[in-house]
Amino acid sequence: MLTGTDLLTVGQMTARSGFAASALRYYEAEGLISASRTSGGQRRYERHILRRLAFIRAAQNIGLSLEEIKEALGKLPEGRTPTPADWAKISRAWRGRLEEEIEALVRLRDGLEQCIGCGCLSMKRCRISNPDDVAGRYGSGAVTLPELLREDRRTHG
Amino acid sequence: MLTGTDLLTVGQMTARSGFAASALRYYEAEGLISASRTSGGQRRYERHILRRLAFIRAAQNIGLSLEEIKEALGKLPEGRTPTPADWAKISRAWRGRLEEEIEALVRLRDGLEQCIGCGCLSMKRCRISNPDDVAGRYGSGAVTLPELLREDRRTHG
DNA sequence: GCTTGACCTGAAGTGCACTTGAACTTGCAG
DNA sequence: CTGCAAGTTCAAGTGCACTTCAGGTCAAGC
Repeated sequence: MLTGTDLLTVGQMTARSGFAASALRYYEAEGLISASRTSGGQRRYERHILRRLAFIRAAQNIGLSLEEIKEALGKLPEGRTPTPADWAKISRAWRGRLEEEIEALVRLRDGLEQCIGCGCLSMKRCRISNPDDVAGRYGSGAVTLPELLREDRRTHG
Repeated sequence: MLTGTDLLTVGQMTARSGFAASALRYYEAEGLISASRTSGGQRRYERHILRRLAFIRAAQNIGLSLEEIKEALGKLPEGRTPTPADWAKISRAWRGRLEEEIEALVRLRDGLEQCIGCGCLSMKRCRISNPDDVAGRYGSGAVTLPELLREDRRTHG
């Protein structure tokens, strides 16, 4: 199946990474991954690209945008194949991000407890949905509790 | 409540709800809220629409789509102004959803701990990014750990 | 050499949740 | 009655992360 070199075809990459071929092309166009070409113009991927894709998928799961992921990937060493330590280094920042997301959700859940307890869902008092007391301070569109969360969940205001 | 003058203008609604006027129009077009009109065709909102908007914002923070929110709102009683109990009832389902989201994030965080510990980020072994052992079972595009999470965070696969 | 499936490109389409723009009308203060 | 901020409609645009399509090319097994 595999000839002299250990370069991988698009088909092999889709099978091994779970990403669609169109996604791989997209990532290449966006500068997140790279590929060499055969004389006929077909893509051939080095094996370590799989690790890059693993990183991309993991980062997506944490909620990073492709732009952020690209930036993170840019911090990898240029000349050599990244070591496990390199990957660990750039992943370390994720922990804080995840912690924040978890905390925001927990606050939301606890606020919800209160709201369900009192049935208050209101612009004036509700802890999980109260833009009113923020509107004056930040202008319209601001949200009380889960600002962090909203940034993660919605594309733009 | 019988006075005709406590209807709110668009401007008052944007100020009190934090939603942009365009968003209010959009929600009306989508059937999430309603408004009466002046003889000249301008919108006038009843006060209880603010509560509906509070619900919408809260639900968005929990991660529901407008479609889901619309469905939830549809469960409110038709004839009368919803009571706190009505709101509490339809909010109750959120708790489970939030719990699931939190758990998914916690699993992700704990997986990340392991990955950082061993620096393994790999298609083959990494707990937070391993489509490989799923690919055969579900086909391409499937993701090991945070399926629930991915559904929440990405529009479609 | 032929066939066939894998692969190529560039442009356009998708889905959500809105926003923006253009061109026009209403409503209220002075 | 006038001026003008605030409101109206409909169409089109935005941003992300892709997917789909049309129309062609490549690589490998027979």
